[in-house]
Amino acid sequence: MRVTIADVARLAGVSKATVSRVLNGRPDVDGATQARIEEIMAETGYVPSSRAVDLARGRTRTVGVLAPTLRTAWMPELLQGVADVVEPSGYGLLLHSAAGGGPALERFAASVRGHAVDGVLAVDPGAALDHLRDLHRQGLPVVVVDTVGARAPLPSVGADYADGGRRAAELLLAAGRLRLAMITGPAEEPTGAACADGFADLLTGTGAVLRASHVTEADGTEQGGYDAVQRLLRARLFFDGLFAHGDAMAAGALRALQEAGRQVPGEVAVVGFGDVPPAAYTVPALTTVRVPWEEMGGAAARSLIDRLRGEPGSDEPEVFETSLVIRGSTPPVGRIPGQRNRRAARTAELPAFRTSALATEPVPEL
Amino acid sequence: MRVTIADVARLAGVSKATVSRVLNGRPDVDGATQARIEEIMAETGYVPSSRAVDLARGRTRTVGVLAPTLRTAWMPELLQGVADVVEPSGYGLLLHSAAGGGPALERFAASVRGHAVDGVLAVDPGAALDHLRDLHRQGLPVVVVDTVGARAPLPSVGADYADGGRRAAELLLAAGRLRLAMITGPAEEPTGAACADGFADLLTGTGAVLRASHVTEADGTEQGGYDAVQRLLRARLFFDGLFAHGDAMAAGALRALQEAGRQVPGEVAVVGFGDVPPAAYTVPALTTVRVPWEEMGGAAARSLIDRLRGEPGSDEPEVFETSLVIRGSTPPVGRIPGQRNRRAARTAELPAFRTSALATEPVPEL
DNA sequence: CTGAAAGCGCTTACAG
DNA sequence: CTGAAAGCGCTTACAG
Repeated sequence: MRVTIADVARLAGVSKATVSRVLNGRPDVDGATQARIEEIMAETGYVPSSRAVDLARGRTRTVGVLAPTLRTAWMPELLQGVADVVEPSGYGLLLHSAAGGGPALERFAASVRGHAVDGVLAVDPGAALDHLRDLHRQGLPVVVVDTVGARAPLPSVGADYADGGRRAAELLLAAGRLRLAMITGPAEEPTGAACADGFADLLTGTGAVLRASHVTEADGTEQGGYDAVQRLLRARLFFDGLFAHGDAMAAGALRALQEAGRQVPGEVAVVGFGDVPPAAYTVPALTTVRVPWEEMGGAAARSLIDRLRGEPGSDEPEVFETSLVIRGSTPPVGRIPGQRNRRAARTAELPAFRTSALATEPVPEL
Repeated sequence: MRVTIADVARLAGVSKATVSRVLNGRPDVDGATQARIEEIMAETGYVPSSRAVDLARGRTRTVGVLAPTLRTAWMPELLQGVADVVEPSGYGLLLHSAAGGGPALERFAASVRGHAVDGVLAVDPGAALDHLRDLHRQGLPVVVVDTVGARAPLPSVGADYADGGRRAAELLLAAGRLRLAMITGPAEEPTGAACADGFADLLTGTGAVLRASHVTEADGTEQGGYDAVQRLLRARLFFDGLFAHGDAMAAGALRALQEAGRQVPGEVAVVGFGDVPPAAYTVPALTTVRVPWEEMGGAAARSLIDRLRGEPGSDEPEVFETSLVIRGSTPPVGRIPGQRNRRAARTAELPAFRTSALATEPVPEL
C-alpha cells in the first residue's frame, strides 16, 4: 500500500501538520523532530502525492504548452528551450498539439478551464488567440511565442523580422549584388511583410534594386521555392541575389538554380531565413538569417514562470535579434554587422543532426 | 469565484452525488433531473476541477513522456505520433526531457513516484532503463520506444533495423554495385550492429563484397560522415556503393565525395538510414532507409493507453518494417529482386506489421 | 514548536 | 432514481 503523510505522522509520533511543515521546509520545526521525520520518510520511501498537493494548494505547478503542430523544423530547438527552463523551475510541461483542429483546441480549453495548468505558453496561436486573450483577461498567466511576426495583444516573445530582412539585404549588397529577387511566404504570415519591409528599407539609396516583377509568393515549402525560381527564370528575369523568407523555399530555390545551370553563389547569391537544421545540408550550404529559436522558447518560459511566481513581468513584447549565418550560398565577404563568426558557423553552430540520442550522461540512483 | 460541484448541486436542488453522476454519464439518472443539471452547468460555465477529480479517482489521466533530448531530427515526427494518439484518448502528455542529466532524471522519478502520471512512454531510455524496469515491476504501465536497436526488457516498439540493412544492400546490388563501404555509428548504439548484420547477411552469396577495411566508424554527425569518407579515400580504397547508418553521416559523406570530385550516384551510390527531414535537401537528395517514426510513436502511445485501460497488451516488442525511399543518391533501378517475397514472408511473423510501399519522394517541410 | 480541525472539490459505496 | 457520508492525501489558519 502507498505510504501517506498519515503513515509518516503515525510512525514519527507527530501530527500530519508537522510532517507537512517538514515537507515544505518551514523553519519553525524542532531540529530533532525534523530529523526523525526525515528519517522515517527516507525509510518508508515516502513521496507526497502530487494530486493531493495540487488540490490542497489550488495549483498544479504545471504549465500548458500549446503548439499548432510539432512538425516544424524549429520546434525541437524551441521546445528544448522551453523545457530547459520549465523543468528545473520545478514545473511540469503539459504538451498540447493543436494539430487535430477544433477538437484539439477544445481539449486544450477544457484542460485550462479545469485548472490542469497554472499558465499557458502558446506558440503561434493563430485562431486560438482570442481565446487566449480571454483567459489572460480572466487572470490566467499567458505568454505567446511568435515565430511568424504576428503581434499578439498579450505578453509575447518574438524576433526582429524586419531586422532580419535588413541583414539579408546588407549581405547581398556587401557581395556586390545589385539586381535582387525575393520569394515571400504565404501572404497570411506577417513575417513576410516585416522581412520585406526591412529588406526594401535597407536597399533604398543604394544602387541595388528589387523590382515588383522580381518578387514572387510561394507556400513556404521546398517545392514552392523551386517553382518560384522557375517562374522567375521562365520570365527571363535577371537577378544575381535572392532572398527567400524561409529556409525550405531557399532550399528549393537552390535546386531550381542548379537544374538551370546557374552557379550559386557565383551567378546568384542566395539567402534564406530561419536557420533550421536542414539549411546546413544543402549544397552549397545555405547562408541564412538565424532566428534564435531556443532562446525565444527559454525567454517565453522564464517570463511565464516569473508571472506564476507573482513577479510582475513586462507587457512589452520581448524581441530577439536575428543574426547572419554565412555558409556557401553567398560569396565570401568582409565583416558585416551582426554576422556570426564563419568558422564557428561551420563547426560549433552546425545543428546537431543526429539520428540517435543514446544518453551519455551519468545517471544517478533513481 | 470558481463554480464548484456544490454550487451546481445547490442551484439544481440536488445532491453533489447526482451532479457527479451526470458528469460521468451514468445512465441511472432521471431524464428531467439530468436536463436541469446540464442546463445549470451550461449557464454557470461549470467545469470540473481536474485536480479534485484526479485525487478522488486516484489517477491523473496523464502519461509521462521521457526523452533524452528533444533535439533530434526525428523527434517532431515521433512526438506528433504520440500526441495524435494520447490527446484524442483524453489523456494529457507530460513531457520530460532528460537533457539536464541527473537532476532531470530525478525530477522525472519524483513525478512518477508522486503519481503525477498514470504511465510512462520512454524514448531511448538508455541508463534510465533499470529504473523503468523497477517501475514496471511495481505495476506502472511503461512502454519503450527504441530508435537505436536497444532491446528493452519491457513492452516496446522498435523497427526492424536488420531488415533495413538488408534493404540497403539489396538496393546497392540492384544498382550493380559490387565493392561496398559502410559507415557505422558509435559502437554503443546497437542499431549499427543490426544494420550491419542485415547488410552483410544479404551480401553473402552475391558477387558483392564488403571488406573489413571498408568499414569505418563515425560519431553519427555530418562532420563524422565527412571525415569517414575522407579516411576511406585517403587510404585509396575503391568503392562504388556506400551505406551509412544515419542520414547525417550520409549527408557528410556526400559532401566529402563531392569535394573529392566523385560523382554521386554515377561513381558512388549512397544510401542513408532514418529518413529524417534534412535527407531530402542534400544534393543529390539522399536515398535512405525510412524508419516510420510517427507510426512508432503512435503505436507506443496506443499500447500504453491500452494498458492504462486495463487491456492486456503483448509483452512482445512491436517491430515496424523499414522501407526504402529512393531519391537521387542512388541510380534509378527497376524492381528490387526479392522485395515483394520478403515482405510477404515477414507479414506472417511480425505482430503489428505496417509498411509503406516503396515510397516516392516525400519532401518534408522545413 | 505543535496539534486538531476544516477545507480543497470531487467520487463512491451504502442505504433507501 | 437519489442523498448523506466518508474518503482521496494533502495544506493552512487557528489555538495553545
